Amino acid sequence: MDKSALTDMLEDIALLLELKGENPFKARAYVNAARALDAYEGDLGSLISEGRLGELAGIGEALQQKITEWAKNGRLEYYEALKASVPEGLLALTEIPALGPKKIKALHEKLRITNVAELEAACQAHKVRELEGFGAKTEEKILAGIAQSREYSSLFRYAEAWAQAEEIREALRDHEAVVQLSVAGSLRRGKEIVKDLDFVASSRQPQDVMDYFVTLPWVKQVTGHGTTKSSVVLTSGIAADLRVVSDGEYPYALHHFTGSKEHNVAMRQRAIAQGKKLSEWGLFEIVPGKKKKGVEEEEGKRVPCRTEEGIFAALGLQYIPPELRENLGEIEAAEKREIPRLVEWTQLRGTFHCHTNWSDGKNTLAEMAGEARELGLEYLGIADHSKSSFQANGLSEARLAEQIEMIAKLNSQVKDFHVFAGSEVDILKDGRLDFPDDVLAKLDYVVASVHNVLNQDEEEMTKRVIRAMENEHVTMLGHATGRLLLQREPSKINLGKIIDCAARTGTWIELNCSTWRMDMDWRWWHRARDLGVKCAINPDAHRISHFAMLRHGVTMARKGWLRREDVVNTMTLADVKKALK
DNA sequence: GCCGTTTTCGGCCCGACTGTTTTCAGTCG
Repeated sequence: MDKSALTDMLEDIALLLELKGENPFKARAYVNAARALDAYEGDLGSLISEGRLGELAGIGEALQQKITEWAKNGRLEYYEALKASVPEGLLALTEIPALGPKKIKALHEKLRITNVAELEAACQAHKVRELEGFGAKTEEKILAGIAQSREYSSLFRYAEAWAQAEEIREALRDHEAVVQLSVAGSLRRGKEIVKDLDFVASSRQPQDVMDYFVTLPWVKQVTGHGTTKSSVVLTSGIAADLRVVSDGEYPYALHHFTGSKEHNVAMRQRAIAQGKKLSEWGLFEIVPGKKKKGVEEEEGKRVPCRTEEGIFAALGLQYIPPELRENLGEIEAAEKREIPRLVEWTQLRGTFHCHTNWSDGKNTLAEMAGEARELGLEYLGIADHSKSSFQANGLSEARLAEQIEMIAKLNSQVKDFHVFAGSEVDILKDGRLDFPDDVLAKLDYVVASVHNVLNQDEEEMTKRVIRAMENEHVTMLGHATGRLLLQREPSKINLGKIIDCAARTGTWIELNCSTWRMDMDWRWWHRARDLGVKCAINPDAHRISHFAMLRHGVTMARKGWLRREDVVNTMTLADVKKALK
């Protein structure tokens, strides 16, 4: 039973109905059903076969019948007919900002537009601005949206790339001819966005490994298939490269293909300055007398390094973790032996900023706490939305009070785990908070976040957030820029000033490690750290599976040069209690 | 299409913003 295939289909149906101009509430019913199925954690297969689907709120007779048909036949006639009645390319238009079902319908009916290419041409010919309800601005916005989605289409968010890389890595590891193996490239460096997956392996039978790689079940297309390098495109659309080298060459190849390019250039310059030459094939002593013209014959004996550590050591450097290899000061620091001991994900003892079904989360308070405890955490902060976040079912003062009470009750029942009662309070347009101070005072902690009016100018937004951070009840700032990776650009905000404010007021800054956010960006953390600003790694979990993101959050924190002592989640329960007093 | 009911019909989350209009529809979160 592929639940996500089912919910995807239901969501598609909703979109198609909207595009056809059907009753929007009918469309919403399909979305609601998809949500209900998504949230259901039991065995869906038996629920369907036993005819008990209707027990789920949001699924009535008609949907029960349709889902049952889909489960039985692997397809739904209603869906197929609906799809056939709408041009195939039309659905993709919903991805473009400023275009909703109504506008798409108009474009289709008035200009006979059926896909992105036709829409782009119509905008360029200024035909769109002439339609009623459209104008020059809309036309420009559509063109910009098309350009952006084109740019984004070959990029992937870290967590998604990581999950796929793990599958491939495990499959490759199982091959008997593979000796050493690692993910390399920007994924290994922990970049929040990656373009492709790189693997480096060592083997005595490279061809066998190559042949195996190009026939893995996730491979959609083979774009290169040689003895030492093969390239494929996976079914998800992401490209993957595998390099196979000898065991002796492995550390050099791993270092080279991990990059970054800038880091490698700096490393090679350093090698040259020391009379050596570094490449993907090895680190070599340059033998001056042996030079022949025109050909690279100056290299002499390879400096034997069994690991990456060995390569750094041979160049007089401390080991540089992959996350830091961006040529942003890591080589200088390694020379002075000042590479910090970076935080590790096993050092996390708890987290803050998680949601429950009291607002827009999928799991109950008890389920969230149970899962966190199961994962070995000692404490969990609950921070559901505040009342202004209508769309997220934000809590009123009264419901918040009720939740605080419920958390206290839960804590009284459990000994070796603690739940902190918090709130993700909206920062209103002018920087005021969504709850008055006396309400905030009753909470263990407060995450203050911007959720609406994201498009203020930099000065206004910066002032707004600083005003919120200056409130003594605000413990930390949530997702500082509001960016959604590959979907929404960050708000204009002066992070330098925000960091200064955090240092001044003792406000923590969140590293929101939701797949989509990774916000505040790793590029700012080194500076924040040096000013003594503390980091809270928060999954912004809306369901129990989201706790898995904590690990990736730590990768981003490492990329921001953060140590254990910079990350508040590494504190013991007792210390957190003290810090939140 | 679902749900609840003053039970077979009427409401379904709601407010802000944008770009279009000149009072509001569509989009978004």
